[in-house]
Amino acid sequence: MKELEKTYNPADIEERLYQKWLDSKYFHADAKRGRREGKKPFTIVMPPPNITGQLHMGHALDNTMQDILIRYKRMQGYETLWQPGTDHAAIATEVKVIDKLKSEGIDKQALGREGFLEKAWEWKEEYGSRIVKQLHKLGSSADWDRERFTMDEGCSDAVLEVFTKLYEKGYIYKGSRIINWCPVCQTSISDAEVEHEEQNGFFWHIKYPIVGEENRFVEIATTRPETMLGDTAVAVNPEDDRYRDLVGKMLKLPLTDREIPVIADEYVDQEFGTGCVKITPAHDPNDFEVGKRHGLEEICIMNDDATICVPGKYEGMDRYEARKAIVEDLEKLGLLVKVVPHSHNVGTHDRCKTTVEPMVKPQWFVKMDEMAKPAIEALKSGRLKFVPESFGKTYLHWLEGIRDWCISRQLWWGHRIPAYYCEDCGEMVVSKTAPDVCPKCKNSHFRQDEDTLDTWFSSALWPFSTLGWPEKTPEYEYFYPTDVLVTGYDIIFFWVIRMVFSGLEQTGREPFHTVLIHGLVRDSQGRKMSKSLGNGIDPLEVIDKYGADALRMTLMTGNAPGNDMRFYWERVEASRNFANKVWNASRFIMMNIEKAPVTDVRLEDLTLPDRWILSKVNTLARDVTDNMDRYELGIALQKVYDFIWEEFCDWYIEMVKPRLWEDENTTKAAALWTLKTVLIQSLKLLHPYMPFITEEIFCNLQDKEPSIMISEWPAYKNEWNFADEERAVETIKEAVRAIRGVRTSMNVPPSKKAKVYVVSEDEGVLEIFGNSRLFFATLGYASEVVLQKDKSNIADDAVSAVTADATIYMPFAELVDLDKEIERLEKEEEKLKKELSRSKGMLENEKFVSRAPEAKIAEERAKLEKYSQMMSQVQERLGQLRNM
RNA sequence: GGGGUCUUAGCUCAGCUGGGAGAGCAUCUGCCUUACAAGCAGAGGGUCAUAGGUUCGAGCCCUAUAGGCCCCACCA
Repeated sequence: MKELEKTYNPADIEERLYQKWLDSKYFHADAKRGRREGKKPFTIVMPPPNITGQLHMGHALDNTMQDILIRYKRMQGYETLWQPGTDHAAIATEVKVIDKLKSEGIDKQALGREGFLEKAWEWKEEYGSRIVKQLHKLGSSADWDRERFTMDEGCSDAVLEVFTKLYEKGYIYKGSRIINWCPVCQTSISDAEVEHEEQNGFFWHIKYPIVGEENRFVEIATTRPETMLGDTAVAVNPEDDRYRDLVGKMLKLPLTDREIPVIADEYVDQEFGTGCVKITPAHDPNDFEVGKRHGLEEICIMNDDATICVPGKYEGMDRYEARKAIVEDLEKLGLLVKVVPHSHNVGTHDRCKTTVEPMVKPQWFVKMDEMAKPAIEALKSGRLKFVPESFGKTYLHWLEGIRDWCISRQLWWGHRIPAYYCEDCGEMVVSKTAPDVCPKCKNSHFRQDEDTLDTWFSSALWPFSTLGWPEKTPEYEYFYPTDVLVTGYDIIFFWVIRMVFSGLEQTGREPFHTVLIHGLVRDSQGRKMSKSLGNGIDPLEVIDKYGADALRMTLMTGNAPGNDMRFYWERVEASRNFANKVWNASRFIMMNIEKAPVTDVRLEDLTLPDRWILSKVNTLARDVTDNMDRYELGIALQKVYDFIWEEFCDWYIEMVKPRLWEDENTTKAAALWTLKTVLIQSLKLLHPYMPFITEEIFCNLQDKEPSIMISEWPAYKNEWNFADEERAVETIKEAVRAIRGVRTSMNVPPSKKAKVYVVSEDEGVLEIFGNSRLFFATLGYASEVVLQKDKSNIADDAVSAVTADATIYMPFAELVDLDKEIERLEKEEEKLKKELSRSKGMLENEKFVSRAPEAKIAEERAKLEKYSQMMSQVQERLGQLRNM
């Protein structure tokens, strides 16, 4: 055993202990070992951080929660696998690499696909492990030996397997559909990547002349006038009497030489706008549908960078430039009726905030309707559940309205789509590798599809691709399905849902049974931490200043599933203070053990407070385990905190001190044994939250076990249940609190000891005080403790305190302030009056007595009796004082 | 437009299946008591948003209202 420093210094131990854990392979999960030893598996897959990422508070929270669950289960004897890895993050990385190249004066296109990918891999090698190293600092006990990458060989194989299977099944198809196009990133994006944001814009009312009718027009209203270049019809509602005669007529499309028909379609809302809608099938999702119904032509009016491609005046203009020019021209022609301010929702790309342009392009899609069904069923049947449950509704709502998933991206960094086109006849073949000959024309020249897959396509497979699927590896067989998925509510749509339907489709099983959702870590003002605001707090800075344990504790205290939290440095300090408290309590215990080594003690040899605290820590273990099993991690931590600080430090250690001071005390051995035992139990319960400090103390405290992280989780022991002793110590504590209260209110300093009389007619109560004399005297600042059945021999002017079981008297040498004493007792009387009337009220309520459960009524009767007794004591004492 | 969620002590938040309102920080009063002043002992502070309802009993369940936040959505 080694002497501990006076204050806890996390920097001294964290790195050393983490290295020890790594060297000892404690994080390593082994399917064979698990099988051989008959252990149950417990698996969590880590949401793979982007290789572009740096550790932020969100990661810190997410990974702390996972680490807590993993460490807990590991101690419970499960073969635990925390599967780590990183995500290639297609577009995010591609953008970073392009930027880096740009700074070196290199152009992506000039470099070419192969050259670019080489640079991207270099980038990955250089920065990809940065965030992993940062996760080490947190204390994450993930199985780093199994670290994976979404673009490594295995994961890429899984992608090919899934893509080809889904294609054969008809669940993946290529088609020209209207998709969301980002003109800046120059790629398609999925619906989930579009953020709607309310923007203030205008409603331009424009007249389209009716062909063959002089001075007759149709007035339409639009928020995007530039799209008129692609109009192929104007639609009205078939029920709209105003325009019934127009249907079938032709309109002259201004600024062009085209004529377009007026059609009738129910999509049009008569109440909205003018009731006439210009239809641009190539640039609006609704119009696209209308166009399909009416066989309208789709005229694409924009290039990939959102400049106009229609030949003529506007060609080459940016979409907003064109808008301005077109409005001006319409006005000149007298066709602009009015401009009305109008706020509407605009879709933007979540990554670059560019306004998305709907475009018709050939893209690859995953057909969702069939695959959504089992995913919905998984939740409804209870095989999949969210914590908190309310997020299940979000999940269902999204799945029930799901549309096909656009998975192709016009990027280079990612999994390239395994579709091959015959150079001669154009035949398309989908296959894991390039085909040898064309099945149609027997030629052998192919080019592969240029597009890559949405980054979420590969992360959707993460729970099984990392375990070796599609091979039936021992890891896959043993660890899959995984158990809990821990993530923020912000990626339920992107990731959780896609993992569920992919898992069900590919493996026939839900990839996990529970999704534990956490909220966002915000700044102290409740704002989202962001780079642009510069209000982010770097977790590494917190670790440097206060230690990983303090950071972890800060993130977990008072944290309820799904709720956002705010970050305060004050809270980190509070956590650090707790760590220091644990450290010093341990130091105290170790100092005493040093002087007199701990020997084995029989439970019969334990004294009252020993049994009390043992019983308390026993119940604590049960409660904490219950809370952990229900994912109530914040509550579990609160209970451990309260126990250690209040019960163990403030009460038990104080109770035990006098026994340790007396060399000849026969119960010293019992005290030392209890101190050590309860400390070890507490450390174990705390370990998942604060792994470093608990390990350091554990290893200094004993030398039988090499590490707390592989020690056994405290289970409830029947032989440690001492209900009578718990009640007895509560009696003493109440008396001590009463004495302290009275002394404070009378301004008696602790240094001034007093003789304490305990008066009770109950012999059992007197016996409890008799057994507790030693520590009761210390805690109650008593020079002497006298027990008696009545108040004979007690000075009339003694100060008194009434508790449920006894009345305490303290004669002070000086005259006490009589009025103050009366005032204090009157306050007490008032309190009791309230309690009595509440209790009486309930018991006099016939309905309560007849309908409430028996136990509740008995409980209330006992209270009534207790308060009545206290009341009579208080009143008796008051009468006495008033007569003086 | 639909859905979700929140409103609890000065501040930030807990509160499990309904059974006498909790923590941290802040405030006030004493204490350097041989583990810890990053500490110890006390104290003050809440009509649990509002109005109804269910119940013997509601912070918790139901309905409505007000306000805040979030998500989804194709009204041009």
